[in-house]
Amino acid sequence: MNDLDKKQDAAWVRRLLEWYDTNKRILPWRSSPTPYFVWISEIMLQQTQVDTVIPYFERFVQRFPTVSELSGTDIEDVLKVWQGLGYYARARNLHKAAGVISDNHNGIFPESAVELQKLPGIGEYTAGAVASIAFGEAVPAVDGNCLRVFARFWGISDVIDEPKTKECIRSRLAGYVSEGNPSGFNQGIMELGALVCRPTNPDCGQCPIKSGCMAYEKSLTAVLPVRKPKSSVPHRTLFAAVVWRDDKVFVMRREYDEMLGGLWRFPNVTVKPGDETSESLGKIVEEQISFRARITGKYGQINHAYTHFKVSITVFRCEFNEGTAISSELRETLVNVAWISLEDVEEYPFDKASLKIIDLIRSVDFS
DNA sequence: AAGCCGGGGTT
DNA sequence: AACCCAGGCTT
Repeated sequence: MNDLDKKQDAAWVRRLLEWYDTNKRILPWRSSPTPYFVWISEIMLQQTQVDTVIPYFERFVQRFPTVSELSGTDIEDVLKVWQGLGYYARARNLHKAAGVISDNHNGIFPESAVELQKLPGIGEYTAGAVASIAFGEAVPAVDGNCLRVFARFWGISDVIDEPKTKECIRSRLAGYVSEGNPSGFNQGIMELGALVCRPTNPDCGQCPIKSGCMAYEKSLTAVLPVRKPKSSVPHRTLFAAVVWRDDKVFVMRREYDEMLGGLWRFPNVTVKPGDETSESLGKIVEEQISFRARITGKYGQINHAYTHFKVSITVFRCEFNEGTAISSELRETLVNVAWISLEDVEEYPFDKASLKIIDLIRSVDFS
């Protein structure tokens, strides 16, 4: 059976397309699926749920309506709009890719999945999504939803995280992508995964393709897909210093090649278990801020969970020692440090943990 | 192939 | 608290 016969035979594809046409949600990037809108939305939707993305998308395209306006913007302004959305490499790659499109493609989007995947931040999934939704190319777009839907539909019990399993599903799916409506095909699968074929408690009664679904027929929706067990996340203890000089606090910007690159933070130090004394805070003064300060109090503690570890941060109040010179090494990195008042916080992109510290400062100083 | 990268919603 | 999410990049 060749691909054409397969597509004609696949009644589930027709039912999926009909279901999507009737049940799709109204979303900001669907009203006008221009390459730029589709691209921005697909990057934001990586590992991030629709409801979280909507307000960020609205703000982003209002602030940066076109590729050229995005490429002509300072990365720090892009990060500021991205603040709180997470996975900040996405914002840095978005900005980088906008530069590539402006400089190497005359400002015109590459139109094929193969060309799109050459841009920074665009992998196999996103290339397929943009190519199919914005340009009508009949290629699959295999994301987490899609893997779950077809592990169930085809009764695949191989571990879903394995690249081999993903490639098996992707190539098999390539034989079914609707030539007439690849956009509806891919979005229909993802919408089905989000609304009906959910991770837990799938609503099989409403599923347009339950007929022919292996998991539904054999009552395996609770077992499929099979996932690789995840390793536990370690816990770290940190001390942070909020150093005041008159009515301003000292902050520093992370390098772009480190975690949370480009985002601002307070000086901090990792504390080894059993060494949780305020002496550790002295190391911050010596090694990071390169000027003298003295501890004048303790604000309290905040907790934060990252992807691969958790932190507890004890926050100390400090005061700049007047009369001590700012060292030469600090002066050299002056673009990466600043004294700011709490009112100016809005102008700097901070990570979530730092924002929690700022909330803590405000609540303590207020009382 | 495995590890790294945020944050929020759901159960 | 564990699991999941419209993944991609680095090693």
